[in-house]
Amino acid sequence: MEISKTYEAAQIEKKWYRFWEEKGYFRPAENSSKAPFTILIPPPNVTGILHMGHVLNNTLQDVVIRFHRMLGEPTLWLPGVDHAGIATQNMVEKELAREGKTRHDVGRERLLELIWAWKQEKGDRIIDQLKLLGASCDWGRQRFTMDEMLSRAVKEVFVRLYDEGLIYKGKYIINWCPRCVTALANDEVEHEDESGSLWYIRYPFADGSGHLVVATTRPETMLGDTAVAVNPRDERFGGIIGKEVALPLTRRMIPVIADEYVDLEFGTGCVKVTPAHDPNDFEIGQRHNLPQLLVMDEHGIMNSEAGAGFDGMDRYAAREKVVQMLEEQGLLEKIEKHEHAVGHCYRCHTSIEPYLSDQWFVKMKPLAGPAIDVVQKGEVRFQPERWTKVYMHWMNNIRDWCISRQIWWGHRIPAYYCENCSKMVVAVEKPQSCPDCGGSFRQDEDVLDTWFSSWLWPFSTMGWPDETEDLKRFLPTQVLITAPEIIYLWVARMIMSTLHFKQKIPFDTVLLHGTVRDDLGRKMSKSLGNSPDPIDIIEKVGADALRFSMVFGTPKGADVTYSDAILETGRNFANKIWNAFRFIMMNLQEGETLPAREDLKLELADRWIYSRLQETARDAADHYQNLRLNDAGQCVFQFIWDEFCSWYIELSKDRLNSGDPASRGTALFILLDVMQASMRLLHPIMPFITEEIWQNVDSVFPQPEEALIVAAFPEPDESLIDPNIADDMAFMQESISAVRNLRKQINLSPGAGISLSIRVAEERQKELFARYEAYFAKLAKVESLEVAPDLAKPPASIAAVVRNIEIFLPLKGLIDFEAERARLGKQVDKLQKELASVDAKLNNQNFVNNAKPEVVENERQRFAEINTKLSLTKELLEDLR
RNA sequence: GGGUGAUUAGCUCAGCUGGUUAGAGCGCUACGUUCACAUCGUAGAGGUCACUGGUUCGAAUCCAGUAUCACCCA
Repeated sequence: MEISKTYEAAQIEKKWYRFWEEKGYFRPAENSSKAPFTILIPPPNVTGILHMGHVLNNTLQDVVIRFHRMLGEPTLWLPGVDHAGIATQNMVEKELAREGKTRHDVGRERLLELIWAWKQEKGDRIIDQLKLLGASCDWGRQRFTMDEMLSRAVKEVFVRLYDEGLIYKGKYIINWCPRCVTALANDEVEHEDESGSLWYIRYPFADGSGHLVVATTRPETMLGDTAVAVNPRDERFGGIIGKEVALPLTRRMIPVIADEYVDLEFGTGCVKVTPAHDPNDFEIGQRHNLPQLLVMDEHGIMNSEAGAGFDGMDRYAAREKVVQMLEEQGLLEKIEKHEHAVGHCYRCHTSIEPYLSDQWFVKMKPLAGPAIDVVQKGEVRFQPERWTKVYMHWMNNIRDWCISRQIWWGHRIPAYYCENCSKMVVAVEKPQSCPDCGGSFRQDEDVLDTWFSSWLWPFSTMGWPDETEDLKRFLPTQVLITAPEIIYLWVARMIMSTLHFKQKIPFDTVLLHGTVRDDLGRKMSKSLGNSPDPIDIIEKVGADALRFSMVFGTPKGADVTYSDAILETGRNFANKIWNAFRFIMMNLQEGETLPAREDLKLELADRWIYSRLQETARDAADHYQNLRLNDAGQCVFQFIWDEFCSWYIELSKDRLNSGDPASRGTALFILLDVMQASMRLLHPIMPFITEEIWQNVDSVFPQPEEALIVAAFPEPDESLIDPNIADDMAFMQESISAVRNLRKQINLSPGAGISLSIRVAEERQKELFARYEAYFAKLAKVESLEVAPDLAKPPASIAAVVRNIEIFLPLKGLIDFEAERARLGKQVDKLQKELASVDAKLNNQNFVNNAKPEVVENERQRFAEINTKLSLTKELLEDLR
């Protein structure tokens, strides 16, 4: 059998993905007695292309889903994409802009046609990329938020909430992006600290009795001021409340009012109030019944209310002009540098404008209550647990959700207005005619926030409002795996909607993972250009290597620092596994029959590797189950590399070449068996290479299943876990390492054979060494081994102490006494320190009385062991003096 | 301003309910192309667990404070 010397991922990965998909393994198994296991994908944007964040997120999901599939549970990983309202519309508008057109030139109908065409042609690219990563989603159930099925759910939900009084329309100050010309939800605004200025402006009193000074970061909004506020507790300003000031640059008189909101410490203690352009001022305005004066339009351009001199001017130009005019009129007292947070549109990064407009809202308080309960009761759990606090904090301070967006791509709000009498009707279908006047209806122009469709994901994807089989079978789902940034945007809202409409939790566990950062610790972003293309990586090293590297370096809930260097871990591991496999297959003869399991002649190494395999299977299952995927990866990695490859395979070599067919057969059987079992353990993380190897092993060492992806995850057989075997083997390993160390002391060439004398302390040890002399021959090039309890130290030799035995390496030439003394001296120092610390504990009555008995017993044993080792080492050192 | 978290080897990070000889990967040093693998092997160096107090027989681990950094929210 020809097997290439290095692992080539590309072809192998394509082959197996196609195989899995064609065989339908991604679909949940139908005839299982076990409860289903379901994961909802956090739907990526239809415009999205795979980035490292997706790689992390989807790798984790795939690992979990594959593990559960191997447990024999019917697994469903439900995939889909969302329509990403603003982002998608922007893509197409950009294309239009290249032809010098705007969406208004082509009209609503045509724009939607263009977007659908774009979606058919270029959308969903990320789905193909997820397949390259190995994602085992049930693609037959792939959903899109704008699909008929999901759109129906959106409309239904809107109408129901409206009927329940939980959706309302109102004037409100909202975050507005003047470039996208739409409202943004609070969480679509990104706050960034900017260094700006604080302008101190004089507002003269109307009665000519001087002026007061207000401080503002946005002087242009003064044109919309309708009051000045001070804190009623502020003794400085007691006399001026109720007076009027003449608003500069305008002819308006505005009152000085008292409001608790005003911060005594900040600025001058006097605040200009602009209810139509600042959220806090909006609230002050409500309390004091102030007029709301809009001085800007939806593009951030000043309007006629701002005054003739400003009409038609951009907000920033207006700011300069306001400042300049104030200065000319001597009304500008001073300018200070000021650091403050400025909101930006999360799509286009334009500074957002607080803006007063008609919007639709969801009343959140009534929905939040039950969603708080289920988390408090532990029905829904966040992992890591600390995110529970974050969730609770938000839920307890929840605000109404602005769900209307002034764009065209999305679910159009199912509210209809009579053209004749303006009557409004909210309904799933457009009413034929107005029940009041018989007039015809036109639909609300706005569409819904994309999250208004995503928050229904747990049931809209399963066919709600119909009572479908899928809903009965898969809701509630089990684990949701996502990033903490969208706890509010998405996770919390899904909990609320699912409880409200299905009276069920959407999932019981939420695993929040970290962010992928570059090696300088920066978030990966397009603008920094520090985000590699995962597809390039997959082409270079394979999806398995990428997946393993990500999982290996990512503890539960932590950020991942990615650099190309981490890929080597996965790539090298894949290569290591590949070569272990290659070694086994090369040693297998054409048509060779293997012994039956019950005829195996097991020796120490065999029992040991089986014992370790059971422990590894147990630990790995535990880690996968607890979503500690890095630990799962770590423990399988360690087993395969450090135990199976470094020890078991090495020790098998002589047996494979020996004339003893029983020994050879046993070794071969176990090599194949451990190999196939290891592939099962690793499959969730590295699905491709493991399937390839497992299938190959299967052809000579038949397995009950037809494919690894649906093969059983190994059940640990506790009867094979034997601490005595482990201890004997560890003893051999320690001894072999000690010999290797001795060899290194005198720079023996690796090929040179040696003879060795070992002074043992127990008869049992003598047997052990005699029986497994071959291990020393193979792994330490020991050509002759003399073992006895009362063995005399060979005259010219260097020595090592392992546990309670002494190992002597006789030298042909002269010993470097100096070096040997230094080495042993260092040993003695180290042992003495250790012994002293244990001794101190044992002499401490408090310790002996208070510590758990097994801890004390353990210390006693350690004392004995260290003491023995120390005195033996001391003797050796004495000998050299 | 409010909240949450981080600080352990040169680098990136583990260390879950307090008792370990404090670990891993990469990097580093020495030697090595022995017939699975140099994407490798063997041996090794490297840490006052940010700082200061406290609780405890015992603290990297629990508590408080300080410093630095990060993220989220206003």
